[in-house]
Formats: sequence, C-alpha cells, structure tokens
Amino acid sequence: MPPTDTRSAAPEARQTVTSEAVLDAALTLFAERGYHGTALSQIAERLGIRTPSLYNHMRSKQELLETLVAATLRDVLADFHGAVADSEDPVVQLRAATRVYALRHATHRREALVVNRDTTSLPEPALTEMRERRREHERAIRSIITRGIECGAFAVGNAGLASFAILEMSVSIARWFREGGPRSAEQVADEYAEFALRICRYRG
Amino acid sequence: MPPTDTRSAAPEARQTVTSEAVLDAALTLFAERGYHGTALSQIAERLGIRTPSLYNHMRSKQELLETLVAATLRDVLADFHGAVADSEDPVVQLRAATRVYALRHATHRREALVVNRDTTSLPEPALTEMRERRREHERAIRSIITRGIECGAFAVGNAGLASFAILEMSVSIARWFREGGPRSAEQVADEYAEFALRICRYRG
DNA sequence: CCAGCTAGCTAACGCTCGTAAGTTTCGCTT
DNA sequence: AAGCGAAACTTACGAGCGTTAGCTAGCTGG
Repeated sequence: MPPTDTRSAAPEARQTVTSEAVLDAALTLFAERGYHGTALSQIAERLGIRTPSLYNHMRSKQELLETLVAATLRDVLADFHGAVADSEDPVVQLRAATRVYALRHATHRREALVVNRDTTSLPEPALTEMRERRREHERAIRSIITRGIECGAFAVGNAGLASFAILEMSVSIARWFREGGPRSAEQVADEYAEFALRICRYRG
Repeated sequence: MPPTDTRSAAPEARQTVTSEAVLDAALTLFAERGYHGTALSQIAERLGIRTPSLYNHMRSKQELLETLVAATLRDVLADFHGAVADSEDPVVQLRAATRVYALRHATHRREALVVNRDTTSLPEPALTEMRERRREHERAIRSIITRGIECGAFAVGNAGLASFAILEMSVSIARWFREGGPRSAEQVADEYAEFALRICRYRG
C-alpha cells in the first residue's frame, strides 16, 4: 500500500498518483467520516492534487465505494473458504472461520468500517449483490453451527442467533483495535475464536 | 411515539407538526440513509410540509442529531443502572445488563443504528461527551466481569475483550431484528444474555 | 528530436444543500 | 368580532458538491 506522501518537499520529481493511491486515500477518509461525509476535494487534497485530476484514476465517487466494498467482501469470502478447507469438524471449522474473520477486522480496520457503514449507500445493482455475499458468509457460518449441534459438539438454542452474534462481535474489532496496542491482532483473533466456541457451548 | 400520518386524506383539519414528530421522522431517515445521506427536504416531505417550516420545530440539522444521540445514550445508561441495582452478584448483574442492552437494541433499532453510525458526525463538544457516556457503560460492564473473575464465577482471559464482544454483539441486533419475526425481542434478549455468560464461561 | 500519451491544471456547469427573511393563513382566546 | 401567536408558506442566498471540458506540461518510445 503506497502512502503517497501528501506533499513531496523536493520539487524536482513530477509526482504522480496511481489509482491504488486514490483508493487508499478514499478508504481512509470513508472510514473516518463515512462515504457521504467525505468530499472528493478531501481525497484530492490528501493526495496533493486538485479535485478534477482524480478523474484520471476513477470513473466516479460511487465507483470508488463499489470497488472498495466488492474487493473487501471478496477477500472475506476467500479467507473463509481457505480457513474451513482443512477439516470437516465443525469445532475446528468454527474456530478457524472466526479466527480469520476476527483477524481480518483487526488488520483491515478501514475496509471493515466502510463496508459496515456505507454498503447501503451503493447503487442498486451492486447493493443486492454485496448483501448476497454477506448472507452467503452468514449462511455458511450458520451451517457449521447447525452441523455442530447435530453431531452433539454444540449446544445452542438457535444457530442463526449464534452466527449473528459471532460475526458481529468480530466485526466490531475494527472499532476499537489499535495496532501497537497491548494485544496483537493474532492474540485478539484467537481469543475471539474461543468466544465463538463458548457461545456455541463447546467445552474446550 | 406519534407516527404523524404523512398525508391526511381529509383536508378539513389544519395539520400541524410537533417537534417530536420532526425528531421521529429524522430518526427514521437517519437510521435508513445516515445523517449525511439524509436531506432536510426528505424529512420535511415525510411530514408533509416544506423544508423551511422545519425551522419552527428545531434549530438546525445538527441539533436533531445531537438530541437523538444524547437521549438514546441517556436511556441506555438509565437501563443499565436499573438493571444492576437489584443484586451485587456479578453473574446476575451481567445477565441483567446484557439483557436490557440487547432488549433495547431490538426495540429501539433506529436509535441504535443512528448512534452507531453517526455519533462521529457530531460537532466537537458533544462528540467527546457522547463518547464518554459510551465509555462509562463499557467500563461498568468490564468491572462486573472483573469482579466475576475475582470471585471465581467467570474465567476469561481479558475482561476488556469480553466486554467489547458482549456489547457489540448486542448492538448488532439492531441490524437484523424485525418485529413480528420468528422470535420476540424478549426471547432474543434472553438468549444474548446467555451468550454473554458463556463468553465469560459461566457454567449455568 | 519530435509525436503522442499521460496526468496534471483552471474554469465552469448545474444541482442540491442548509438556512434566513419576510409573508400569509388559521385556530384560539378574549 | 377582533386580535394574537403559531406554524405554515414563498422566495432567495451562498456555499459546496460531483462532474465535464478544454488546455498544458513533461516523460517515453520511435
């Protein structure tokens, strides 16, 4: 990720901005103030260019949001499928799935904040598509819990309720986690994976 | 709560809007599209009046948000203090505190969504004040957990992590709960209170 | 060494926003 | 019946938004 120094002190080099840098700046500001609370002028300022120059690297403000959300949800699902591939055991799978999900929310805080706050601001074809991806993830977690109940590993009244609770407590890590704080992202993720199993009443 | 019929079919009565109705309309729209995503014209339209007429019932758009957030956080803290007053037992207190918090998020979904999404859009004196109230709540939950660990009722690695997880999984109820769905608000609240104790590893 | 592409720039657009000022309408009280 | 006040209205403003058009400078490849 290129931080793209807001202003190069030396005037010798023609500074140029990549579309990755635009996405990165947009990501930071959307996470901070929300999509509607962020003006393109603020993104441009952060990159050291004028507002219209942004259009050399993007098609529209909405496209920025769409790209960010789509990429994030794609990565989340990829994480998930990678995590549950190693085993068929619901206990192992739920621990691994929660771990990668929690870990992602600690290490990709901005993405998580934007997805959770501003997905609803997407234009309609994309909105439904993105909601479907989230639902797919939720259903997958739920089915792990259901299988765990069936085989006696879990004891929880309602798999849906548990899956919501597990996912959303993990999401919230993005709100308070700070890199360089008392706990590493991995430690937090391990702890949350444990919480997930406790919610499902696995006596580990 | 006065729903204030958007348009009275009968033209006989001079329809008049109260400031409670304005707050209610703002609450609905802020919850739906976010503070920055909502225009005063939309609030006015929902009330069947013209935009400038809103100023007979409020001072500014920001004041609307401030009022809504302040009232909600006040009620949350009142709920909490009412819930933990009955007992000194950390197990009983954590169950009761989680129950009322979860219940509030099921029964006051709009308020919860606005507080969680748009508190950061508040102007600076209010922002710090509101953050302080949330922190106060979080500290109170954490201290219950810490006391539970000390007396051996709970076994959890870190009280802070657990309190975050418990609070945030409850907050998210506002995102999916629907009145008239398969489970009542009370049932969900009870289940979540149980989740909280499981996270803290109380073998109930 | 020049042509062309890239990525800046300025200027300007049309629109919407929040808000202010002043006016009209209408029900209630006296 | 008159008058007052509340709450609606119209009109208008200045600012800021996202976006377009057209121009310019500089690096790159032939």
